Amino acid sequence: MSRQTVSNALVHPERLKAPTLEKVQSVIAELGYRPSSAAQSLRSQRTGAVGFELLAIGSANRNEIIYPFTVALSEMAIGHNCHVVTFSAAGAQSPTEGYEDMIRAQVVDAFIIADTHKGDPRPAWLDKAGVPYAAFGRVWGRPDITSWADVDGAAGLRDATNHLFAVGYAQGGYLGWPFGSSIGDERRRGWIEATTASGRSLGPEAQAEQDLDAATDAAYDLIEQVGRGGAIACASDLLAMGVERAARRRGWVPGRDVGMTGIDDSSYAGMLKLTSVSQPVTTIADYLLGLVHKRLEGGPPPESGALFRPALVTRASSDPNT
Amino acid sequence: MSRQTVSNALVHPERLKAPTLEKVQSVIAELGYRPSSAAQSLRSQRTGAVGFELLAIGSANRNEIIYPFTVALSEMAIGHNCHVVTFSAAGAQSPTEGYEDMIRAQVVDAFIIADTHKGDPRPAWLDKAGVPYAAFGRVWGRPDITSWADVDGAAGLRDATNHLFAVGYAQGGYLGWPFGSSIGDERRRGWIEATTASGRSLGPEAQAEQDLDAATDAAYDLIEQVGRGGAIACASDLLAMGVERAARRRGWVPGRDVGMTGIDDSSYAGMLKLTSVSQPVTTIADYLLGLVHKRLEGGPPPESGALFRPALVTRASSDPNT
DNA sequence: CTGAAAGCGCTTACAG
DNA sequence: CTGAAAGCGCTTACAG
Repeated sequence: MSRQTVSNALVHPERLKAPTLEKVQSVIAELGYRPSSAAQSLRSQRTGAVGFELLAIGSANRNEIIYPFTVALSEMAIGHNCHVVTFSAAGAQSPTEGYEDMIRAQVVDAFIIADTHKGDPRPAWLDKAGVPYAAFGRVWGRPDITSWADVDGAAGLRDATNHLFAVGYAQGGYLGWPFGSSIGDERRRGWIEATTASGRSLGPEAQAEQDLDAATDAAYDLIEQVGRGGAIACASDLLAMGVERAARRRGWVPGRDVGMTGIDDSSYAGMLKLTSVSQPVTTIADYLLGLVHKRLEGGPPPESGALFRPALVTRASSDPNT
Repeated sequence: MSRQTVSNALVHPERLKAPTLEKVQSVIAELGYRPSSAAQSLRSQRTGAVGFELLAIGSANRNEIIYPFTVALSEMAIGHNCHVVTFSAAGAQSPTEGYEDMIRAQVVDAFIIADTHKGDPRPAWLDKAGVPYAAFGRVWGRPDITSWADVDGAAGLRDATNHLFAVGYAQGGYLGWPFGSSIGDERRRGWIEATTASGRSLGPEAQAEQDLDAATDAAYDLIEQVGRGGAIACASDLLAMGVERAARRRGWVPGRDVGMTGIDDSSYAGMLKLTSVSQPVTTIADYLLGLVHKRLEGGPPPESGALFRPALVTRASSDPNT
């Protein structure tokens, strides 16, 4: 069996006749042969690795999403014939230092970036360096960049609000963040759309920062306004936790006396039996890896960014019969 | 400047005279040259990568630790001249399938493993395959394996208990898990040791499963036993959260009327202002990477496993003046 | 289908 | 210090 034939069996199986191919494949399976990735990398000038920066700092809220996303990337990598290299440039001079290092040492071919924000220097640096990348989260302030995927927060709130009406709550209020945050405003829009589409008038609403005491205080008054038998859709799990605490403080049973929903399906949402909306991290990871793969093959960028619909996870906090 | 000299400058700088070395280094810095890791891997038969399996499933409790640990590994990798490849063998036939794949494709030289448990097939498989590894967490049931590091839970509870006494709580009770869990028993031992060493008698204690309602119910009676001005050291943040809820249910202010401490410094500990004990993930990641590095160099395994002391993070829940 | 060759970029041993 | 060579394990182009 020539070296050429084995290589063809792996790379261009269509060049071999069926019986030869099968013979080669069975021997490969028997010996457990796998081509050396180092040699393949050297030959192809591709590493087959995608870099993903993990930041040490970060709000609890953010980490609740980034960890599942990291797992999702690692899971989906196999299907894209690549693996994920995580890195963290603690104490770096510039936000792109870690990226420069990875590229120069040719450890990765491309990056998935997260936590994009206004004025983020990474997209521009990566573009200039000619390194493919795709972002988890919109690339704010750069409408020309379309290689991103994000969660459809409006759809999440629509689903949560519709669910609250469907299980029989009389009125649906809203606890959100102060106006002006893009993500917060989008989620609130979902609540408005679902309420309006159901033919109801908007319930009472309030705003609180992403802080438990502030949320609890705001919710204490708000749940009195919706009254027993009403429900509150929230812009985050933390705000929903505030509603839960406010209910307890009034002696109301969450779910039975007042319903509530959060967003992100964080660890404490499960602990508190809060209905929430689970971010479609696996779908997003798969999509983003597909994007960088296409860019590596020289394909064009997508027409536009992609929004993915999260999935409702119902728990006792939105069950009037609790 | 010969290829040989440049290579020597990087690998054996002591072979060059100072002026030559400096000249080479300045040119390297100017061009931003970094040796291709693919070529180095092929040559050395080492990839310079350490694999780390991320599991999709897992309790919220566990994920609160594994994510910071993953970040710590990525941060510490630079110092060990390696990088971290995360993988996840979702839908694998056996728990070692992902490991086999990574080794056969020669993507990594070694592994860091977490979530070791009794009957875990991974250590035996890795030993048989001759692949170096080190574990975050004791390798239960295999006292012969010493390549592990873990958190000293007894020290954590000692520190928490001593702190509660130091800030002036009259009595220190304990809320733990049902007896028989190794980690739980170790943490309880820390509470007993600190209490005894302070010359006090043990305060009241209770047990609850790692479930919020169970913890809240158990804590409701327990805090009445310690009384106002007392405090409860807990085996986990979730149990401490139960104490916090029980205090609120009684109309007591956490910190002022009853103190409480948790373990792990999870996201919700910060949200609820719970004093907790932060796992030394960075120290552990650094130690474990050092271990696998030594094994790769052919060094002997350590004499014994290593326990690292966690760090107390004080917040309002253990402040009588709140 | 086989077989011999070339080259990806390193590191090392060796002769000068 | 230089320079020429070898080899790590692949993939590909090419002659047979």
